[in-house]
Order: sequence, then structure tokens, then C-alpha cells
Amino acid sequence: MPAASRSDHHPLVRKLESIFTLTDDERQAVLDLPMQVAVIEEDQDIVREGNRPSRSFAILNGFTCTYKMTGDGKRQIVAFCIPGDMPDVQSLHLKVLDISVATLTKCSVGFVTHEALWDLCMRHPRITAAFWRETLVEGAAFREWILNVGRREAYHRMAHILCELLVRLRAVALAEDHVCDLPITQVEFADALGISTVHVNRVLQELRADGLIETKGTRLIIPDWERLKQAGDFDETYLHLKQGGAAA
Amino acid sequence: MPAASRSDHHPLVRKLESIFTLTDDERQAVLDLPMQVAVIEEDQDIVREGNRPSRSFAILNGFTCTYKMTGDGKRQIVAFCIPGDMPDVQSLHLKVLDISVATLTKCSVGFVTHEALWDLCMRHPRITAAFWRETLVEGAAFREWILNVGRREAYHRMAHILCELLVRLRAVALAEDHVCDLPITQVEFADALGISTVHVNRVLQELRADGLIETKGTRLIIPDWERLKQAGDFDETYLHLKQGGAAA
DNA sequence: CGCAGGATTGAGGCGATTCAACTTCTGTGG
DNA sequence: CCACAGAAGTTGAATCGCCTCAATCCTGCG
Repeated sequence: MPAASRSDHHPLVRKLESIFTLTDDERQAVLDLPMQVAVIEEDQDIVREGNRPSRSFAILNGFTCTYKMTGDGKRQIVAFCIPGDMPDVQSLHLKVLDISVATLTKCSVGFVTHEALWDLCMRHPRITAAFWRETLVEGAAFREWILNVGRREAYHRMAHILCELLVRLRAVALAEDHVCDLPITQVEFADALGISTVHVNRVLQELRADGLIETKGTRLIIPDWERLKQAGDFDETYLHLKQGGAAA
Repeated sequence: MPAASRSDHHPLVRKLESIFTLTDDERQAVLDLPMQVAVIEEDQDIVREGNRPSRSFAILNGFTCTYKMTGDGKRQIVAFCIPGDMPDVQSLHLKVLDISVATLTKCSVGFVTHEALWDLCMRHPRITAAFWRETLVEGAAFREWILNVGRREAYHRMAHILCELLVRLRAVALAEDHVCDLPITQVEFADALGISTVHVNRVLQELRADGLIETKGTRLIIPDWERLKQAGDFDETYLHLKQGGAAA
């Protein structure tokens, strides 16, 4: 079925299908969503804290992060977003954005008006439920992030975030078993982990020296997944991924 | 109207009414929710990470916190929960809990089965939307928490969390303008802020010395709200409270 | 009165920071 | 194909914020 296979390429359909099986009616409604695609260069803000957007967007391609700033200009990245994510769904309910979303690489994103999203949700309660579920999963990731930043030392913190990224990338088929492309600079890691760039560098060297990771440019290779997991005190439960259904 | 005034005491009705105006039908559906009330002593876990609960609960009275633990036994509190909050709604969608919820004081909590909640949501899309909105607000608080722990020094971190608590307590009429009862020990603050108890103590002393706070037992008095806000780099936008509608 | 949990204090140590220089990449234009 | 510029990554030294350990002091309460 060419139609069905094409719909699999729609990021929202893919995301929703990973949560529950859509009826034809529901799938069609999602496919009918008017989506405006835009390409955005590296290191650009897509939306900014304080904005009052009238639409949300999904990452179709590329990496982004959501971040906040302190009054004295220090940045904290609170999440890395990968294809399929919708970093600012919140704006559907909350008038003014409390975060900014920036591209880490050149990205293509699909904008959908709040009006269209609302309409979709009101007609399809199970889709609303799925979005709500996604918000809850996102919340779980934030909680783990707090634990990571609050209670783990830099070395373990870094190991943990690398584990999270690999597992999430695997879930959207952007990573092989223990290899992935990670276009994240040390400055960005620093802002994500709440430490300095200098220290990120030192910690990465330690991880390399301990044989837990290898890097070639932006390519990350994990020679010993079990030991990295252990170093990062990582247990993927909090990501609430569908068990089993990663591949294919 | 005695009926209406009584319904105002229902924590969920109150919460929902703070988001949008319920129809009589919706209000009645919430009031009809079968809720099992329980009293739980201080320092008890209500639910634990790894549990698979078949019901969620609302805090009717008292303080709780949600927390996570690292593998080596360090605790990180990720949120303080006050009356009206439902710390584990997530369990409605996510099978296994990624957090524990513990009482800080003796609490009364109201349990509602997932079945009843699902039923309510499926019949009343606007109520689903309101719950979803709550989840988004909770997420915003987590993000700010990450920023706080990741990028602010202990002194400012503490000031910030005190600001958040006061504002949230005011919103549910549990605080006067600049005074509230805060039954949170220094150990608990330490676990919330990601610092040691000793340091919590020193930071509190600094805040007192600077005239930003006063404490009498569990009573917190804020002599200079503006300066405390400034010290905490606090801007309440992220709490997404209905503007205006605090008092009364 | 005496106990327990919470709060407080001091001293020494470590993790992480800052600052500043230096090196290595990567992409671009001559 | 090489030269160059800017970004990213690396290094060392001095310093600071916060931690740990351990003792002490409260305060409410049986």
C-alpha cells in the first residue's frame, strides 16, 4: 500500500503510531493537518522565551535544543530535541513561552497552527490523549535531567546524557546499536550539564581514557555499552519507550 | 447556593475552575468521581518508583514532594507538591512510575482510580485538555528547576525556591502576602537544591543576615519581597498562574 | 529530665571554575 | 591545492564554591 507507506514518513503519524494504533480516520486527520515546512540554519532560535506563538512545530530533520537563561546570561539547556519531537506544544495551552528553542544543526521543521491542532484534538480524543502522554514522557525526561544535574558528578552526568541520547536516537532509527552521529559541541554539553566547557573537555577525555566512548568528529562510538550505562547510572525506564518495538 | 459553595471545596473542581469555567455538567461529573480519602503520616512514601499504580491521587491537605534516587543512594527532590496537586497523574498514561512521592507532613490524599479518570476524560474533552495543561505547567516548573540547579549558585538557588513556594502557596490561599508556613527541613531543601545540608544552613544564614528572610520555626517571613525576587532571579511567568485571580 | 531530630559550627579537602594561552579542525576563497 | 580565518577543542595554574566529617547546640516532647 503506497498510501500507508507514505504516511509512515509523516513525523506525527510515526510518533502517534509509536504510542497506539491509529484508525484510518485518525491517520487521515493527521495527514490532513496543514503543515508549513521551513528550513532553518544552524544556531538559530526558532522561538524565544516570552514569545506568544500561534502555531507549534515538529522537528522533521536535524537537532535542536530547548534552553532557558538566567538573569545574568548563563544558559541552561533543558532538553535536546530530535526528529519527531515537538518542543513547544506547550504553547498550545500556555500563552507565553517559558523557553527558547534553538537549532544545533540545519533543521527542517513543520509548523502547524494551534487552531488546526485544537481542531484535531477536539475531534479525536485518543489523539489528545497521545499528545498528553507525550507531554508526560517529556516531563519524565526533565525529572531525570534534574537528578542528573543535581546529584551526579560531571563524569557520570556526561555518561548519563550520552546514554539517553543514544537510546532516543535508536528509537527513531538514527543510531545503530552503539554508534551515532552527535552534532553537539562541548559548549552545548556544558550548557546542558550545568558545568563549564573546560570541564566537559576533561570529562570526555576521562571517558575516552576509560574506554567508554570513542569519538571521530561528530561520530560517537560506544565500545562498551554496559560499562557506559553503569557509569551513567542509566536506566532507560524513564524514557517510557515502547518496549521491543524499536527496529523495522 | 450551598451546593456550588460546597463544590468549591473539592480540590479538583477548584483546580479546574482556576483554568476555565466548568459547565454544570462538567462540574457534576468531577464531583461524582469516586474518591477514596486517606490520611498518611509524615515522612511516608505514598507511591514509589517502579510501582504500577491503578489509581492516582490528589493532595487534599499537607505537603509532599516527588523525588528520585541515584544508584548510589543520593536523593533529588524534583518538586514540592501542595494541596490541589496531583503528583502522579502520569501513572494514568505511563505504566511504571519513574518517581516516588513522599509526605513532608501528615497529609490527607484522595485516590481516584484510573478507570474513573479515563471515563471522565473521554466524556469531557475540555477536562482532558485542562489536565493536559496542568501537565504542561508542571513541565515548565521542572524546566525552571533544572535551570536553578544547573546554573545558579546555592544562595540564589535557595532564594529562587523560596520565591516559587511563596507564590504557589499564595495561589491556593495558603500564604499571606509575605508570610507562610513552610514545613520543609534543611535536609529536604538540600535534596531539592542539589547541595549539602550544611551548605543549606549557611546559605539560609546569609539570606537572614542580608535581611531577605526571617524564620520562626517553620514560619517563613519575607521582609523584602522585591530583593528576594531579585536574589532568586525569580520571574513567576513559568508558573503560568491565572493572572489576577489569586486572592478572594 | 533526657532523648531525638533538626540546626549550627569549624576545619580540611576535592570537584569544578576562571582565565588565558595554545592547538587542531573545517570550511572558504584565492 | 594551499592559505587563511574562525570555530571547536585542549591544556595548565590559581582559585573558589561546596562537600565531608565530626562535634555541638538547640527545641519540642514523652
